Parts: sequence; structure tokens; C-alpha cells
Amino acid sequence: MTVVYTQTDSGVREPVTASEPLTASERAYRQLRVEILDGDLPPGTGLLEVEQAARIGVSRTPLRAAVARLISDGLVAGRSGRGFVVTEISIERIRELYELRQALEEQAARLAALRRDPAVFRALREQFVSAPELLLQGEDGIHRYYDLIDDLERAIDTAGANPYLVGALDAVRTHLSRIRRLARGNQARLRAAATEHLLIIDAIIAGDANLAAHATHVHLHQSLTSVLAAIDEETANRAD
Amino acid sequence: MTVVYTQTDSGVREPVTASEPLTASERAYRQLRVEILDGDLPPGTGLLEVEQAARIGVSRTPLRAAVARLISDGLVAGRSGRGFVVTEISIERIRELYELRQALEEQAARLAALRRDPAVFRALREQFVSAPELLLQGEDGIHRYYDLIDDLERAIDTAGANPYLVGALDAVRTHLSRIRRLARGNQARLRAAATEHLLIIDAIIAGDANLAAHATHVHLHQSLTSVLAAIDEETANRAD
DNA sequence: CGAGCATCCTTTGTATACAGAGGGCTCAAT
DNA sequence: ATTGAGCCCTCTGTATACAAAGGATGCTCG
Repeated sequence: MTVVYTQTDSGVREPVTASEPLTASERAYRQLRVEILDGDLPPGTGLLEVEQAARIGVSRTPLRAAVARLISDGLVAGRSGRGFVVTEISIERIRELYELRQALEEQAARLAALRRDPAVFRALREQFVSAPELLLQGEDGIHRYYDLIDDLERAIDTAGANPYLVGALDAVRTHLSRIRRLARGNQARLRAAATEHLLIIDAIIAGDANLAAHATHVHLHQSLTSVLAAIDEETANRAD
Repeated sequence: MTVVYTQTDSGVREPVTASEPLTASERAYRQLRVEILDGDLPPGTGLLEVEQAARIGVSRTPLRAAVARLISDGLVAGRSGRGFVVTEISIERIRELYELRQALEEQAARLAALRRDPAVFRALREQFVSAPELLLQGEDGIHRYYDLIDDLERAIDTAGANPYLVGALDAVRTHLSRIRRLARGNQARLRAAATEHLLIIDAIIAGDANLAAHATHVHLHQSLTSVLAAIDEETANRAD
């Protein structure tokens, strides 16, 4: 199970650890993945092997390997004799995704509360207390806020110490990142989220597994509500 | 070329409608998968592309595709310059797997209770009531009992109506089937399990999501306890 | 006798050639 | 004009040839 953390925001955040001698299939996989996640290849886009191989600059063999991985990621679907398609994401799919996410994140929070190193989460707490200030610092602050959330998620994953769970969560987060673009930058929501995150952190520090799980449940409920509202609004605006 | 990528196909229960003209990569995938799941290729077994391609009777290209799928299934792991290995399953891994399973099956039971068609589960209830009799009918009865459990799982999946959740559960069940061989055929445990399953079914029929989730939690706790005990015993016997 | 280095060999990664299947297009008939 | 059938063409699935990387082994030097 190859995990690739290419955070797809236009940020230039890779420490650039030399130019990696990536294999062709790896390059093809990453490029297609980023393009799908960023929406450059919108859902429903039909793709052909030869065409994409030529565009990316690899032969069909590594491209097919890349596509196979994307299929198992659920980002594209195979078509019988006509190439492959970028999978659609409907509102119904988002609801379903959140139902899975609920189950996974609650369990992750539970396990983290049981196994955490308190020091790690106390440090995170510090940062989340001052998170609202970040939101006043424009685009860059918001970007750093999202990074902070990533740090929290990773800390919870690490504390939970369950590779299977982390793997399932990574898959969910992959799909979520296709949605997050929609609901990005809602100040009010982000401030509320910071409060919710603080409660989760406190529960984990206290070793209160049930509270951690319930706080996570509440947080995700609010998150889903916000996402659905943002999509509704978007759709309404588009109808104007 | 009609190639259907049955991504999370549990494979076992195909009515075997003659040998369809499967693609070479599909054949290779299924064969390797079955061999790993059945333990013919025990954990730790090192495999080479050429060697396996020759054995199965396909060329390296489709074999590589098959291995790629097995890797994303988590059944094998890639080695840098030395082929690939069937992944190990330690006791610790089993515990972790059950932690994930808990989260997923509880959510599935919850959703099933909310969305089920009562008639389906009333029919299943009938069968589970008479399940203990099956256990008296020897190996064949036990086999039919396991089929019954499969039916229940599928009914819950269908009622839950969440493809993402089902996909995650299929992945977990794939790994579980490697373990189940160990704890197979413990009569006392199977009788107890039938009772637990009945409670889950009743909760789903009643539309009681919380009870369904808790009953599932209890059931999985007992299941894990039983599996770990069986392994302990096995290890002890082997030490003799 | 041990350690380091170079070389060989094994095994993967990639490209390309070929075959078959499926869909689309054209042409004709009603 | 519309619909059906047949043909062609495109695109996938597979095999194989080639290249490069990594490890193991043996040789040499200290």
C-alpha cells in the first residue's frame, strides 16, 4: 500500500529533498492523482491510455500501472472498451463518505485517547488556542490553519497506532480532498471548527475515549452540514 | 474486451457459470489471491515475477497487474529488488484488524437498523433460530452455517446501502478470511455466536440502531477473544 | 585474515509490437 | 427518412525484448 502525501494545494511546500529518481509509473500516478484531486480532470472526464501516456511522457505500460492504482483508490473507474473515467462525486456520495468517516475518525479518536503521548497533544493544544488569530492573516493564515488540522490528524493517527485504520482513513481523506475545495475559506465555520478541535484534543489529553469519540462525532456532523450548505449555495449561485 | 474489474470481489461465492473467457491478469489475480487466502502461499513467502508468471501460465505483464492489485489489497508487499512477499499476520495485526472491524461493523449495523427491509431480516431470523441444528450435522452443516453468516453480512451491507463502507468492510473481511481458518469449527463458540447474531438481527428488525451497534460490539469482542484463544492453544500445541 | 571494492548476475522497470474485441460509421433497403 | 447490418478502425490486453538497478560474490590489498 503506497501512501503518497502530495498535498495538492498550490503551495510550494515540499522541502525538495533532491530530485527523486522516480519510476515512470510513479510519476504518472502522482500526476494523474493530483490532476484529479485538483479538479483539472473533472469527474466524468474520459481518458484514453495512449492519449494520457503521450501527454505525461511515459509508455502505456507504466501508465496502465498508474491507472490500476487510481482504480483501487476509487478515483477512476474502468470502462469496458473505451478507456477509463474519473469517478463522479454526488451529494449522496458525500453523505456516504461521511458515514464511513464518522466510524473511522471516532475509532481513531478513541484509540488516540487511550494511547496518546499527552505532551504531543498539549503542544497541539497551544497551537489550536491561537488558531483563530491565524484566520485574520488572510490566505496564508488559512493555509497554515489547514496545515494545523493535518498535524492534528497525523498526531491522532500516530497515537492510535493502527495501520489498518490509518489506511482506511487515508482513503477517505483522499476522496474528501476533492470536496474540500468547495467549502474552503468559510471563516465562521473555521472558527467553530477550531473550538471543536480543541474539545477533541482536550478529551484525548484527558484520556477520555468516549468524550473524544463523541466530540469527533459532533465535529463531523457540523463539518458535513457546512459542506452540504456550501454546495447548496454554490448550486444556487450557479443557477442565477 | 469486456473486462470487469471486480475490485473488492470476495470471489468465493461465484456460481461458477462455466469458465468465462477471463483475462490473463484476472486469472492470475484470482489464483494468487485464493492461494494466499487458503494458506497455500503462507505469510512470508517470497515470490518472483518470472517464476509466478511461468507457474500460472501468463506473461509478466498481466502478472504484474495482478500483483499490483494484491499489493493494494494488502495481501502482498513489494520488495525493492527482490520480488514481493506475502504479508505476515501477527497477533498484534489481528487485534488492529479487529479495532477497524469494530468501527466498520458497528456503523454498518447502525445503518442497517435505520434502513432495513424488515422482511429480509425476519427471513434471516428464521434461519438463525434453527442454526444450532446445523451444527449437529457435521462438516457440511458447519459449512452451511458459515454461508448463513455470509448471508447476514451481505444483508446488512445491502441494507446499509453505503458503497464506501461496504468496500472497507470487504477489505477487512479479506484479511479476516486468512485468520478464520485457525478458529474454525469450535462448536461451543459457534453456538454462542448464533445467539449473538440473533440479537443483532432482532435489533435491526426493531430498527434499534444503538442496540444493533452494541450487540455487534459485543459479538466482535467475543469473536476476537475466541480467535486469540484458538491461536494461543495452537501455539501451545505446537510447542509440545 | 579481514575489509573494501569492483564486477557479474539476477530481477525489476519500461518500451514496443501484435492480436482481438468492441463500437461507430456507412451504405443500402424498405 | 429511418433502421438494420456489416465492415472498418480504434483501443485495450498480452507478450517479449531491452535497459538499468540492486545485491551477492569473489578478488585484491592492507
